[in-house]
Amino acid sequence: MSNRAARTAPKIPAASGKRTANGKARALEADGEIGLDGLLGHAGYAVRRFQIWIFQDFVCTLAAVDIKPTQYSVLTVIGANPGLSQMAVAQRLGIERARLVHLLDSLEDRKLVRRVRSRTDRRSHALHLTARGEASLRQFKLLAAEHERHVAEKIGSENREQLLRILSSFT
Amino acid sequence: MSNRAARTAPKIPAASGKRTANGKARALEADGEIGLDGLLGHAGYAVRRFQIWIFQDFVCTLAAVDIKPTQYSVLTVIGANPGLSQMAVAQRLGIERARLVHLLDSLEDRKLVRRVRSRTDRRSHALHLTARGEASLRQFKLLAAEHERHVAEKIGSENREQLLRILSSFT
DNA sequence: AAAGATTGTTGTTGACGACAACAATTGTTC
DNA sequence: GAACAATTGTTGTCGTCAACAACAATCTTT
Repeated sequence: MSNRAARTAPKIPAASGKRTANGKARALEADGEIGLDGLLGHAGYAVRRFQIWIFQDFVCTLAAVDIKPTQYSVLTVIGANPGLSQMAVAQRLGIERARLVHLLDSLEDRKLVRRVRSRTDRRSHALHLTARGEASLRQFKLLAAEHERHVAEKIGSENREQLLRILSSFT
Repeated sequence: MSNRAARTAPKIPAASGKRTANGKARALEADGEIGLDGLLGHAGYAVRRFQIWIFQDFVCTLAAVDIKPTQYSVLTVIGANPGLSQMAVAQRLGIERARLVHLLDSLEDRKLVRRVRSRTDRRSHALHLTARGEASLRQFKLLAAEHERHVAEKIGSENREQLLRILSSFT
C-alpha cells in the first residue's frame, strides 16, 4: 500500500476523506450525502471519473521517467511497428496528426524516436525507436505494468478483465 | 441506425472505413493491421477511447439544447440538492471550484441557475435551479436518456449495466 | 482581538481535441 | 504529359479541461 499515488501529480485527497480539513465534516446539506440523481445511471459519468483516476495513477507511477499516457502509447505503437508514418500512427491511436507532431518533437528531443524520410514517399516520415528509445520503452513497460496492477487492486482483477472485454471494440 | 452521431460535433470518420479517401487502402505496413502490442492489456487506453466516444455522442445528442456533459452534471446535482454551495457541488462532482465558477456564470447567464447568498455563511452561495432551469432539465434528461440508449446499443445493454457496477465506486 | 482556514473569484499554465491553412509531394484525369 | 485533386507533415488558432497560485471577504479557532 502506502502513498504510491502521490508524487509529482494532482492532489489525490486521500480517497474519500471529505472532511473540511480541520476534522469537522460539512454539515450544510442533509447529512453529508449529496444525491447524484440521474447521474448514477449514466455510464459516461462513471467512465469519466474512472478515466481521471486511471490517468492520475499512470502519471504518478511513471513520474520518475516523465512519460505521460499519450507518449507511452506512441512509443509502444512505434516500437511494435517500426517504420510507420506519422499519419498511420495518428490514425491508429485516434490522435490528430497535428498533435502528433508536437508529441514526436518532444520524443525526438529526448532521443527516444527518430524521424527518417521515407524513400518510397518523400512526403512522409518513417518512425523508429532509437536504441535508447527501445531500452527506455522496456523500462516504461515495467512501470506501466505496475500501474495496471494498481488498477486491478482498485476495481478487482476479474472486473478489470471484464472491462477490457467490454471495451475491446474501442481499441 | 443512421447518422445519429453526426450533428454539430467532431468528424466521426464513419467508424472503421480506413481507406485513403479514394478507395485505395494504405498498404505501407504489413497488411493494414497495426499492432498495439502492450496497449491492448491496458485498461486506461480502452477507457480513454470509450470516454471520447461517449463524450462525443452526448454532445451530439444534446447539441440542439447546447448542453455539455459537465453542465448536465452540475444541473442534475443542483436540481437534486437545492441550496448546495459551490464548494459542495465542486467536491461532489470532482471538479475544481475555480472551474465551477465559469460553468455557473454560463448557466446563470442562460437563466437556468441562480446564486443566492447564504444567510448562515455569507461567504458561500446557495445554488438553485430557476423555474426555467427545472423545465429545461426535464428536457435535458430525456435527451440524456436517449444518449444512454446509444451507449447500450454500442456495447450491449447487459455490458453497460455491468460496466456501471464495476465503476460504481467512482461515482 | 489575532491568527488561521474556507469560499468564491481571477488568472496562468499545460495537455488535449478540433479545425484551418500552407508547402512539398504524390495520384488522378483529361 | 500537364492540370487538377488528394495526402503528409507542419504551423497556428480556438475552446475545453485539470492543476495551481493568489486574492478579498468571511467564518473559525485560539
